[in-house]
Amino acid sequence: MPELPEVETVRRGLEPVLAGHVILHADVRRPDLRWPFPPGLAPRLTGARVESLGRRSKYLLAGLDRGETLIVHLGMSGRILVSGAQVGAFHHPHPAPEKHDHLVLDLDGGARITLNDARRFGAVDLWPSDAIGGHRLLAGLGPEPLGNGFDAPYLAGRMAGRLAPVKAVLLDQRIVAGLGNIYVCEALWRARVSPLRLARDVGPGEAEAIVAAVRGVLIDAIDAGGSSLRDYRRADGELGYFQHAFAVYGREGGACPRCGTAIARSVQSGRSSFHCPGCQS
DNA sequence: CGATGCCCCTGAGAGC
DNA sequence: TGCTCTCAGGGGCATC
Repeated sequence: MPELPEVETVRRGLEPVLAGHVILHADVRRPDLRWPFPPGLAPRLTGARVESLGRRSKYLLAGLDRGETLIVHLGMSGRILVSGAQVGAFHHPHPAPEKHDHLVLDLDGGARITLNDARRFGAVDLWPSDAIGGHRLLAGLGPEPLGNGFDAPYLAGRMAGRLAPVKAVLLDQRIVAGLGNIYVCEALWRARVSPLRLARDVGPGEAEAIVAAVRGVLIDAIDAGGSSLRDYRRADGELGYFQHAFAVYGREGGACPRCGTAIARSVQSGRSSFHCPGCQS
């Protein structure tokens, strides 16, 4: 599943295909993903013009001319593919429908957008654009990690007194919105802080290092087109390549690129953590 | 309130 | 080949 860099990469690939175009036909192939689709999804999309394509945390937000915004979350296995349009140097013909294609939008000009999500942890909703921040899935989100609201004093304040490991705090979308398992592991490695450390024991200098590392790793990953593991692909079907730059994620037993110590794997709140016991403390 | 587990679901890969 | 088991970019919700 896509974390912030993957969602941002999808957004950038999709924006020129969607923005300014009219949805001629919406094929809603099942009634729900994680939650039921909003009532009348197909008719509410049909004939609408997409005015903008934005992103908040891991949510894609397509602003429609009817005053509603289409909200899409990709969950763990969601993919969005474009066909029938010129994407970069390539022309993608419409492929045969695949298993787990749940929502298919045909646009004026011939492009087709297909949402595929095998595990169905994703979400689709429609909500009034002028109240988008009040949507139940968006209302509690913390600041964007690449925005001005995420800085060292803020993070230090949110970590103060907290008994949870620093990794759990960074994964908490109410504290900072858009990080997931990969980029938290990678950022903590860059900051030389162990994911096992309790948040209340992280000092101000380390908070500064974590903020810088989070920003740096997200920017590097976006520059690389995200990370392609398993399901994820860019909107144009190409693979991102940041996975080749992982220092620790998925590298248990491998040599730390900084000090050579073997990378360790642990389990925190049911998910794998990777860190270097040699240079992260 | 804060912390922790469970659960939703399918598919890929490993081991036998 | 086929079974069983583990694991996977998320996150809401119940429970202590």
